[in-house]
Amino acid sequence: MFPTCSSVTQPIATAHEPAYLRGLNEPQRDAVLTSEGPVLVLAGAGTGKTAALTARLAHLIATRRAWPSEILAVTFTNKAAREMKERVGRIVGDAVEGMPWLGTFHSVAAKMLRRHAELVGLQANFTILDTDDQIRLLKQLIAAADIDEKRWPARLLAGCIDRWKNRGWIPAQVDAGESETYANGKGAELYARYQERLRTLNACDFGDLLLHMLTILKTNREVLELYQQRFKYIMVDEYQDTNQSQYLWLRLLAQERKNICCVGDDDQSIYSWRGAEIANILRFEKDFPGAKIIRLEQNYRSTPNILAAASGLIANNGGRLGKTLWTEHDDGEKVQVVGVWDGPEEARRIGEEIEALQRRGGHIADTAILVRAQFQTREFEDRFIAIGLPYRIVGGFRFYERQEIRDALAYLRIIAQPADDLAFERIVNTPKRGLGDKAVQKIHSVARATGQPLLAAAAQMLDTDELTPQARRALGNFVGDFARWRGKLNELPHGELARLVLDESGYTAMLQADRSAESAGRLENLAELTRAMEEYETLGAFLEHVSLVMENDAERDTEKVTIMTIHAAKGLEFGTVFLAGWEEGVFPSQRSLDEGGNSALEEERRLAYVAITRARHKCFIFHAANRRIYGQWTSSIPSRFVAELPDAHIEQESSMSGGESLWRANWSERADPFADVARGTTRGPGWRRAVTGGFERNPTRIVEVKASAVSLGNPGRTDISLGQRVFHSKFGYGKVAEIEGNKLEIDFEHAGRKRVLDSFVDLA
DNA sequence: GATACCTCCCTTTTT
DNA sequence: GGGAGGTATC
Repeated sequence: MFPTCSSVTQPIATAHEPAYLRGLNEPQRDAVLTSEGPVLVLAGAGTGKTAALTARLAHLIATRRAWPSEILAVTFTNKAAREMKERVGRIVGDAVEGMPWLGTFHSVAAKMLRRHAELVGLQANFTILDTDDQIRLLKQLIAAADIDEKRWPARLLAGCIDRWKNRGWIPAQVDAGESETYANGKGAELYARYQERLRTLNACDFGDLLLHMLTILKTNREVLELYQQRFKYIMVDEYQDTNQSQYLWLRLLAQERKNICCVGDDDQSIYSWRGAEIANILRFEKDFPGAKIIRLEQNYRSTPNILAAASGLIANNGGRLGKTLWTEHDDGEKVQVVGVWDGPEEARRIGEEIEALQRRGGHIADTAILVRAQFQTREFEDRFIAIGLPYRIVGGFRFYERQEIRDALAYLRIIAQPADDLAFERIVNTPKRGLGDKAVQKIHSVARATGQPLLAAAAQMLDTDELTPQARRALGNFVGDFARWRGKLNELPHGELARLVLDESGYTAMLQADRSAESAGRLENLAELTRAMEEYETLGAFLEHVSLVMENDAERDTEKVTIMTIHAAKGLEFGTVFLAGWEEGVFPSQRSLDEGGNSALEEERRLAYVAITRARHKCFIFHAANRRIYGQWTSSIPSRFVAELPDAHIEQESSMSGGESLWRANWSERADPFADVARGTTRGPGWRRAVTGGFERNPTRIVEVKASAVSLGNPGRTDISLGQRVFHSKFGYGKVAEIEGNKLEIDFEHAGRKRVLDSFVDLA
């Protein structure tokens, strides 16, 4: 009744065709029906990847190739996992509930690890630490090792450890060279101590979820075979984002049956900085001999102009697997490239475009402004508040990262797991109960001496006279509270219990007493937390949810413009997209380039590709000639990516008095317009308008300016001399006080002394 | 123990 | 420019 895998290349629609194949194109069907053996689905942006992936799952289940519980399906984000679950559920109904192994890498790994925790020295109820806990723990270890935390910040060490874990390295595998990256070679040793501490805390961090499982699979044959047998089929979403340890984990699991299907797009690999190895997808065929490669190239999202612009841009990257996106859509409008004077003007122009769109009846909820870095959002926020344009900024602080939520969770964690010392430290004196550093230190030393968790040591100290009477009394209440609360764990619904804990601990009272602006919001957040808890069976289940699913409750329904980073926009689409800040230094990010050279540049270019391909109908690209970065006005030149866009598919516009793209003129003057940029000089401020007025002299900076691409190869105008009266469209009339190549220092009659490019002034 | 100043540094971010 | 974190001071 169902097509078998031998019929895959002839996807002829028959009357018996299962519903899940309807509406799929040929390559998509191929991806669905090629169930056996390794398959790599190269899915370009907007090519119906999720549709194919979910149909494939449905196919495996509907044709009884596997029970839902025999399929491992991993994604990176909870959102992707949820979406897949929903869509599969729509096709196969309740069977999706039996898919315990559909989830994020981390949630699946955590689930496995809880079953085999003892093999790596943990108990099944281990705590999953967040970055905050991790940093606090590392700080302690750094101090204990007598390392100056100022010179060698805990964050740096956390970054190293994370990197090592991403690569699948246990402490013994960190070589001397890598170890050198922290505190002159102490890195590996601290990593080892950190792992020891985690074990005594019965805790692990995110990287450990995968690394521990990897260790278990490598060293324990029975466990490996158990999972190799169980998972008849493996599916991986966003394969280009996998790191080394995820890759090794997958390879071990797939070794036996080899039914692994990875979906991804090498052109959308934008997470190398958090360990993703684009090489994983590039060498798939080598890793899995006999792999079938299927390309999804028909794009259902964007207009040909948008696709052509994106394709032209990404063609500048080397070492791609290569795809040719095409679409049946009509041409649509060209990509509009707009040059503006400065950041505020960029925000103003985009605001106007959005208002115009609104007047034409467009939905602003279907509109997004995408930026390279979070700091760029501010300009838009300011502007949109001023004109009353509703917006939402995605990213920033997430619910579970807020201080009050973390505090509340710390209380709950101790109830669930009395050995959670990090949680203990966090709230032992929050709210203040007279247990300061001194007292905590004493508890620490007793705990260390007796090999107990802090809470147990504290309980023991109530009978000794090591603490001052008042500290002892406070600690007695504290310890007693927890004993009482834990006793109620099975009596009260845990949402109820949480409310009780917050009240009895004095936490609520502390916030109520706080007159600051945020305290009301914090109380609300706590109320929301206790409400959210009620949806979970047990306190443990809730805490697991919290540590793995740091969800961002975005209210997408309202009519608001979305402002977010390109990274955050991956996987989304909008009718109209504004890409802001396409300037050298900002995008591509100078910092990225400095650190990663050409491969970083290529990743930035992929990011640009992702950005453009978010748009369905209309895509604007903005670049400003001046931008304030870290409070300094900086002159900038358009991103090289602007020049890489194919002319036939873009339309240029400049609001600057220089008229026709002054920047492009600058490009053509030099064989390699980026030579200076590559040297990292774009950060040097071109000219500065001191906010409080007056131009500040700074010789070293002026030297930097000379090296910047704007001034080089541009001798300046010959019709301007010192003392000349000139007119500037923004600053009005003034007199030339100094000439430096093509830059002028002008005393403006109203605006004071400014530095401007000579091309922006007219003789008065 | 709380507040006030000072200094530093400034991507992207999921789990 | 500005947030965060640390130190100094009361």
